[in-house]
Amino acid sequence: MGRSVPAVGHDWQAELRARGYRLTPQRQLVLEAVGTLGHATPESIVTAVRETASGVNISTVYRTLELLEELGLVKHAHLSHSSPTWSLAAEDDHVHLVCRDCGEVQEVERSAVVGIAEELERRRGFVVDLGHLTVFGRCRACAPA
Amino acid sequence: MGRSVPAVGHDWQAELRARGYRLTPQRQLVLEAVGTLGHATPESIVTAVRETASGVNISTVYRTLELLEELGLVKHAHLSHSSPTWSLAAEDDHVHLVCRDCGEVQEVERSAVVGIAEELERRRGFVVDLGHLTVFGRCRACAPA
DNA sequence: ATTCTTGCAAACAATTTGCAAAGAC
DNA sequence: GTCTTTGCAAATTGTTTGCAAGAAT
Repeated sequence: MGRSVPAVGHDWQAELRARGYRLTPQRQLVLEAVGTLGHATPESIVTAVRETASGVNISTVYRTLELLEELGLVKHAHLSHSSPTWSLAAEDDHVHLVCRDCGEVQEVERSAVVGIAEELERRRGFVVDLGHLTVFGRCRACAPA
Repeated sequence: MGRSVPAVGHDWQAELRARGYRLTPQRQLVLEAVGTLGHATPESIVTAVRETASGVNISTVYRTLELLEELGLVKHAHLSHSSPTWSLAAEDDHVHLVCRDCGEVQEVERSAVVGIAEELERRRGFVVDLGHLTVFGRCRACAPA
C-alpha cells in the first residue's frame, strides 16, 4: 500500500458543508490520492483512483482540486513544462528545487530561503508566498564542477 | 514608435550562420518584436509583427524562439498560468515578482536575491539559475496591512 | 543546385464548459 | 424534493509536427 495519509487540516468535512458544498466520495478520493501520491498531476490522480476503487472523471478532478485548494487543503506547484502538481497543503511547507538537466525535484525547508522573503519585503513591500516557490537550476550531480 | 531595441549580444547574425542556420526576415522580425514588447508571448509576437510588416506564422514563432534561446539571445519565464513570456537575454538580468492578486509583474535586481543562491549552494550543492527565478506573492498594494 | 526555413493544416496535450442524469442533504 | 455534483462529450487554448513550396546561401 501507498504512503499513509497525514492529518489534513482539522475538520475539513464540516468546513466543506459550512460553505454549502457537499461531501462526495469523489472529493474524498481525490484528496486521499493527493496525499498518497504527493506531487500529483490530474492524470495521475485519475489513474490512482481508478486502481483502488470506482473511478473519477478527469474533469471532476480539475473541479475538485480547485475546490480543495480554495479550502486550503491542497496546493499546486509548477515543476515542469507540463501539468502542475498538487500536494497536501499541510505537507507542502517547503520550497522546490528543480534540476534543469536531470529533472530531479528536491525539497528544502523554508528556513533556507527566508532571507529572500525578508529582502523583498524590505525593498518592495512584496510579501513572498514561500510555499509556492520553485527554484530552477542544477543539482549537485549535474552542476559543472 | 515602440521602445528602442537594445544591443543584442554582439554579432548574432554571424553566430547564426556559423552554426549553419540562415538569416531570414522572420528571425529578425521575431527578435525585434521580443525587444520591443518585452515579456512577449508567442501570440503577441504574431500580432506585433503583423502590424508592422509582412507577418509570421505562429509555428514559425515557436520554432524561432527556440532557436534564439539556444543562441542565448532570448530567454523565457513563466509569469502566469497561460503562455510563457520571452525577453531579450541582455535585458533580462533580473528576477520577476508576480502578484497573485492583481497580476502585476515587477522586476528586481539579482542582488536582492543572491542570498538564496548562496544558501542553496552551500546546503545542497544546488546551483540556482537566478535568471529563471519567478517569485509569487502579493505586491505592496495587495498585501494585507 | 543544395539545403534550410516557412506556412499551412492536422495532430496533440492540457484544461474548461454545457448539460442532463445521478447523488447528497 | 431541492439543489449540488458528476460524467460525458464537445469546445478551447497552447504547442508541436509533417510536408510541400519557397527562400537563403
